[in-house]
Amino acid sequence: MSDQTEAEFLATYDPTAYPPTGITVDLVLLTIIDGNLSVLLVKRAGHPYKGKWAIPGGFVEHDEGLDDAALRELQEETGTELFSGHIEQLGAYGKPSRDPRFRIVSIAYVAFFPEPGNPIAGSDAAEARYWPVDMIDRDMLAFDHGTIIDDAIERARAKLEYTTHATAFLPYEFTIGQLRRVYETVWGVDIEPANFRRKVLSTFRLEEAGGSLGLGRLYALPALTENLYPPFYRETTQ
Amino acid sequence: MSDQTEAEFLATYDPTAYPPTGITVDLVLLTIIDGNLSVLLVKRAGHPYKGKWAIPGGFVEHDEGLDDAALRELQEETGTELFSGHIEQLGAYGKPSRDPRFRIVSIAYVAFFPEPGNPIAGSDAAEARYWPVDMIDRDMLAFDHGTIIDDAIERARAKLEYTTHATAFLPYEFTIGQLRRVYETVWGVDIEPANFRRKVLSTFRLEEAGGSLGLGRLYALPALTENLYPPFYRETTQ
DNA sequence: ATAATAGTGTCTTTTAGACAATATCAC
DNA sequence: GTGATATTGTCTAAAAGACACTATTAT
Repeated sequence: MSDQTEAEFLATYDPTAYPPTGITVDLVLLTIIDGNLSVLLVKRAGHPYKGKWAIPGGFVEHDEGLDDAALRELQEETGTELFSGHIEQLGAYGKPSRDPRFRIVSIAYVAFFPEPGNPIAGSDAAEARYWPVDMIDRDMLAFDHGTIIDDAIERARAKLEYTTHATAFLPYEFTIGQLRRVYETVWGVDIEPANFRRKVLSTFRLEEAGGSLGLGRLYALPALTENLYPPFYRETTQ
Repeated sequence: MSDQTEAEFLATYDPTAYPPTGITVDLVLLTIIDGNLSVLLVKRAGHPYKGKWAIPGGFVEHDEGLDDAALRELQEETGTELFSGHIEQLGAYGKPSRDPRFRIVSIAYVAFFPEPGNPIAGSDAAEARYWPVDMIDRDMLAFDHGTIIDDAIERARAKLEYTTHATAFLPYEFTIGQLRRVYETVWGVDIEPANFRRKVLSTFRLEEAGGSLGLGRLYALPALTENLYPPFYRETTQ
């Protein structure tokens, strides 16, 4: 049995003979609120981990793709019909003991998006709020969500280095100063404005949006306009 | 139902009421053979996709972590007790239609390791061989394995840029020239030997192993020796 | 000895970073 | 006007890249 191929295994596999396994998607929703990188957490109303905070998520429907489930959850949690941000798959978390009730494998996603107008995300009666990541203590979190959040933040920091996804934290039109503050917030560093400006203008291929906000001129990522409409922007595989 | 929280959902969720979902791990085993980046494929003996080639994989045992399942499969496929290479999680693939029989979510892993002595990996009766990635046609592959392989190669190319995992394609001791050829093979470019040497010596923190191979001196990654023993090297989460 | 690769030296180009100076806007 | 931020300019330091040259080894 241990050295048979997948083909042989599948041919003889009886799904109903195995204990059930659940598949969920969990979302690390990252945004910058008042200059703090923040993540949306939902307070658990029931056991297990009653009273602890969890990242939002839910089961994947039986005929639903993983990305589709993540986008559905995203819409439910942020209450936005049109999501103007970036979402990508973070990874699968499947330690057998991660849920005390039965085996659940979670596919985690991480999303970046602009500061939401309403402080509390849509959703329902359960308490939900954005937490600055610096204020989150591992003991307050349910399941392995501390690990998932840590991985998501690390992913975010890495992605800003070699993509233009920092713009996902901002509205479609933004100033170079706003973009610099995104980097400073996520990376926790100070960046020299003059050098940052030159670097961004030479690598991001921004187009001038015409107007200005405060002191700075407004720019936009050309590609972003194409991603305003469902099925949104995806770089992950289903 | 669509706006209840995960907590509420789980509390009322009856696992047996849903159609079964299978969890597999699939492995993209990458190595360099005769100067070609190659991937291990297994010819499928049964339906579906009978006669097509698939990456090796298998079901995750019910009490087994994802990484553990991947390492078990790795050992079965490569036949090595001690794996001297690098393995990391690639991502989850869960399009509902990806397996025609029933819903299977696959957690894909990608591994880099030195050219194996025996051309055909251990395993069993099924035909298995390493294919140069340039010779792989999408039509010869089963399931969505073409997509998974493409993603794995992209991951490999990206990882060489900002990690030392290129050394995973080589034995513990290697020359700078061998390491350069890894980069040239995976990236499909020519690299200037003099500049490459300086770059690697200034960033990899290699230690001289003492001997020489052919023309070049032998070097080794200091950290690698710690990773010779189970549970091997892991950077992925469970 | 010859050919091929390893390794060193040196120069040029590019990029990153520090910092002064000016411009513009909110108040 | 004052203070803060944006923007441009300029200089220095570091990194990347091109390429000549020497050293070593397999044949």
